[in-house]
Amino acid sequence: MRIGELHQATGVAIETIRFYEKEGVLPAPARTDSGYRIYGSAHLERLSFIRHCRALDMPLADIRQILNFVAHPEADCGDINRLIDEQLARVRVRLKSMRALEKQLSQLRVHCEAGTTAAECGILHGLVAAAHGEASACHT
Amino acid sequence: MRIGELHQATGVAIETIRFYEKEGVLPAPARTDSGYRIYGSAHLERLSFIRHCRALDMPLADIRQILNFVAHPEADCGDINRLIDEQLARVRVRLKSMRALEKQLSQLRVHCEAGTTAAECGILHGLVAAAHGEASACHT
DNA sequence: AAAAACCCTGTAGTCACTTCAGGGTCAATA
DNA sequence: TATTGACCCTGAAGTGACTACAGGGTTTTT
Repeated sequence: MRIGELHQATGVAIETIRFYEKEGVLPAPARTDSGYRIYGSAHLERLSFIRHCRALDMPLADIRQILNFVAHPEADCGDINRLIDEQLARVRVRLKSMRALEKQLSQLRVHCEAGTTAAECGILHGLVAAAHGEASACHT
Repeated sequence: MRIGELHQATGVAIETIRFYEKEGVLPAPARTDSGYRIYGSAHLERLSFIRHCRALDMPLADIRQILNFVAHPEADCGDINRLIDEQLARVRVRLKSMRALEKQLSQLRVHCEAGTTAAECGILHGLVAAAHGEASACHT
């Protein structure tokens, strides 16, 4: 399978596939005489794995570490444990602030259903007020 | 107020304050004879505003645009409206995927309470299995 | 007077890509 | 057969929003 087909099969951009190879998370595949990369099903699986981890927002460094564990099955599981815990903690923090964020934004949004010019825009007033509790137009 | 005091007052790192000036979102302040930046209350307000927008995860480019609206209050409010809507849409998408993510991670976590070596680690098995499931039904 | 704390500029590094410049290769068509 | 167009290659640079560092000068405190 050539790189374009791997892209079709996974939805991962061609440049990203090459980037993963350069970064050492996807093994370098065989090449044709003309230098085209030729991938097998193992590459497809590995790439799916990487993308799944990335979808969990894991840094590539962590993914590299996990792949090391996969390659050395005698290693202690506790380190993977710790990695996942850290990731989970990160996600929960971001989830919390993102919920607050959505609330604020939708509140702002309500302020500007009928506004016409920026001077009377409820969103602007809302933003400025939230920033400092005062609604005054400043200059660049 | 010198840059260190502005940092104390806002919690924004000194390098970040200088960075905002370079990026044109925070106006260049006056200088002492020796070249130290001297800020006034308008700068503090503006910086708070920027940080509030950044807390809403707005790109600096959008913030620059909003600041333009603030400087030109006769402009149409619809554009700000659109900016906020876009931001809200972005946040909602990320919020949704992040909720799914938290669920997956905590499920993975359960698998590895008693595991000892990577070979029998439930987390690894879970990750690999999840990647398999996505290999066919992929979307980035 | 000297140490400590503060400030300056400019550059480079981070992360996970994305884009670009400048090519070479391959299958199908005119 | 020539050539178009789709595909592929490398290496370098750009993105966003900072963060860190090197190598200085200034102000405050002891």
